[in-house]
Amino acid sequence: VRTILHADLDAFYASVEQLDHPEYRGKPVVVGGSPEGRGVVAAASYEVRAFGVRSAMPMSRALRLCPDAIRVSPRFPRYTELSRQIMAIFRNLTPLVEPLSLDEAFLDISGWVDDGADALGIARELKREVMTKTGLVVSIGGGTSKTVAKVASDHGKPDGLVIVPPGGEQAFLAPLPVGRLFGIGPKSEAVLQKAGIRTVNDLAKRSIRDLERVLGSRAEFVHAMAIGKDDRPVEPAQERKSVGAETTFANDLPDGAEFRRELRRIAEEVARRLQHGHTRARTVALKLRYDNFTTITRQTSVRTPVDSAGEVTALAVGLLETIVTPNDRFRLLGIQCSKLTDEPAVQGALFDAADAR
DNA sequence: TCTGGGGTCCTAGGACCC
DNA sequence: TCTGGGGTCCTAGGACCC
Repeated sequence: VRTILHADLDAFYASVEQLDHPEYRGKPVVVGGSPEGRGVVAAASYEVRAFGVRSAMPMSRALRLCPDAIRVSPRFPRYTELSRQIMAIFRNLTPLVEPLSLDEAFLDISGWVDDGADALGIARELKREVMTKTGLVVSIGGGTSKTVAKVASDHGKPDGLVIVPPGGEQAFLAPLPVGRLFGIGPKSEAVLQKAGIRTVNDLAKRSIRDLERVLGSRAEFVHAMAIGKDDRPVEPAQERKSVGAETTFANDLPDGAEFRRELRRIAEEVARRLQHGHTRARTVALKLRYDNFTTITRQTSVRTPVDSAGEVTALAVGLLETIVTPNDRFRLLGIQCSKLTDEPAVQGALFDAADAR
């Protein structure tokens, strides 16, 4: 039987701001873009959550709920730096660390537990070390699978520490609403509700055949999760499959000089990151969101992978010109590169690059 | 109330090949 | 004149996660 921990920093970006700015401590802090720039909340301190402010909420609404909130623009380089420190603490315990984002990771500590260590003691020590070395609070959940560990860390927040003993999985999960399971979002929750399924226990009681009508091919996996079965391994090395950048404009923009400058800027950003990762892309996608919020993507693939701003811009402009009409106004513009490869560009590159221009 | 930005994975339809 | 089936690749859209 495995022992997996899920570690999750509490209100990460907001906590970092309170750490670096002592005057923000104990105060309502929201991290995110400005309301004028149509920003949303990326992180909310516990003080501001008391006002009903939540992640992903429009900043304009957050500031209406809590007019005294301190709004801070995100500082991703700083969050990345602290994330590296925290992941290093985890890796010092075991190489089996799978980061899910800057502030979250799974750790497989089965080896330590087999040798007689107890999960609770290890988790306490990790929490203490993260606090001592970074000043940040991490919540930890533990159990025999990723599902149980993740739900457990969420369960104890803030400053949580919940270890579910082997055999206790189903009892722990049963009373929870289905939306707490990984992969069950608002849409799935709504269709499950319609089928009379509200809790994880309701899920566990249904047959897979039954669930297939509602969840399609995901039924088997979701049912297994609900009864505490989940043998997905902790996988330390995850390779990136796409690189993209996008911008929402403060004001809707028609295609024109300013729009093309933004397109070039986004292409430069994507190209910079491709080059930094020593990778090239065979597919380039253009993403557009109209003023009415409908979103479309158009993609194209080339034989010879690209990694320069010029090539990416040319491909994106080619896509843009097949769809844009003079009356269109856009709120968002983005570029995604996929089909990544580390093949160097050779020979035929000359053709594709010439075609693109 | 007016909706970010970084990603992953899945599905469905069509082109194309044998 | 009408027309199979399997496989692969590509594109577009959407659900979901933090």
